[in-house]
Amino acid sequence: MTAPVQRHPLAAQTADVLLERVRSGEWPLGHRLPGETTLAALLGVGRSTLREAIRELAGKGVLDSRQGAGVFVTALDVGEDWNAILRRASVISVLEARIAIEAEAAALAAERRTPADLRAIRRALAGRAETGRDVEEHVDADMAFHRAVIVAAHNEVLTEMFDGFVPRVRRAMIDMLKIRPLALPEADHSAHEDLVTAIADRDPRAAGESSRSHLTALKRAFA
Amino acid sequence: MTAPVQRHPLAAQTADVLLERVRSGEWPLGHRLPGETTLAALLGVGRSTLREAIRELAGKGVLDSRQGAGVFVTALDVGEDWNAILRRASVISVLEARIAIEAEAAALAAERRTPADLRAIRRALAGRAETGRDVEEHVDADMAFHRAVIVAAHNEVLTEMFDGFVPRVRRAMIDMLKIRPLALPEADHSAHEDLVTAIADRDPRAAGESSRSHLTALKRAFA
DNA sequence: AGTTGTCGACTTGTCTGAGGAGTTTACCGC
DNA sequence: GCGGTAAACTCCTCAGACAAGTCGACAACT
Repeated sequence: MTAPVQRHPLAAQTADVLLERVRSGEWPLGHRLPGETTLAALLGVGRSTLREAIRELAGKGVLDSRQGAGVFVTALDVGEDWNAILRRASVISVLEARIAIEAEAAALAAERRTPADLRAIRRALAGRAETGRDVEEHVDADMAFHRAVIVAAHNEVLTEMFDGFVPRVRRAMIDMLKIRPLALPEADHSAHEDLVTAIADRDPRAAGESSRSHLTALKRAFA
Repeated sequence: MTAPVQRHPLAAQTADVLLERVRSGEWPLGHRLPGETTLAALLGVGRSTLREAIRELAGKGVLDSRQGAGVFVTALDVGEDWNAILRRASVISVLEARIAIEAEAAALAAERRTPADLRAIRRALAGRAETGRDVEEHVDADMAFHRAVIVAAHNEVLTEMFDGFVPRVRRAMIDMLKIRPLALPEADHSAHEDLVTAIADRDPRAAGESSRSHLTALKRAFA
């Protein structure tokens, strides 16, 4: 399975080879790679091609080239490309991850919410209710509401994760709603109100369950 | 301010300009950029320089070039450094996020586990029980067990998230256990056995609760 | 001896020009 | 209108040349 077809351009293949060698420890962290002309001849590619491969890895933070000095290893592995993972993952997978963090965040929000958090959540809920038939506008307002809940959990990691999901989920929800609009907008709205009530009442269990059941219903719409 | 002591090479400057334009919405998500020759002339740089800039952004996941078709925008912003976020986040925050995804994953694993998954989980549990007094060894075996559970959920996003947590949590757990060893190793082990039993019985609720209560106890040890 | 200045070898940076390979589009015959 | 072909367009790769920067060796000076 090492040869998924030579669909990859030569420069990309070269970048893969280079990354593999870096990862294998052939050139230790901070060490200098052979010169471009040498390395190009060694790999059997042109210098421009090799340079593009180096650039690609430089963009990923693995290599760093300094004019006159050489190319140096700055990391032994590529920092995972979060966007790429989400892009190729199924919507269902992303939604499941969203359920996980959002249910937990809702419970934490019920414990930690400040009066200011609560005001922000209620404002977002009102904004959600005001949206009209425009699908994009509605989805954006919905996302803003859910984000307000997560912010109230006062956990930076959960917030960052949610922000990472937004672009992917937003696109999918817009496409889905354009094809199949909500059957019961009122029920959808009251589910959100229940969540706000649980958070206002400082009831972590109810908040978590409310969030979970709501999102699970959403997940079913995609299945 | 950020007046870089080191002058950026032209290709890096070009990459910055391109990223700025993408961010400003000049070329929307999924849209095609002007051709290389056009764009190079427009920016006042040579083609190879522009190509290296494109490669750099391609490495960051912002652009994607397809031979014969053109260069396309695949993300409006560069994926934030996940590791950096985790590094500055508190251990408690990371643990809460871990609880979120792991409880969800445990429930999903109870539904989706294959016989092979179950065998792998049991093998990891046995390996966990065999470890001796060496703290690092024990933590690594523990992580391997928890990862086996998450893999059984068959959700790539959840797995990747857990892998992102591992370095941070591993370090913290090792430091903690060296200062304050587990009071009741037997209770800890039986909690893990309960989780395996729930997954084997295909009981999502029990699996989720077992995972949650176990990790919540761990979280309290850090508070 | 220690310091400084200069030179030269080597490195990456940039540009140009030429084809090759793949994709898209427009045109033509039907 | 429809299908197939060809042209135009795109990125891909290579080769060569020169500029610009870095570093070490070595001579000159203090």
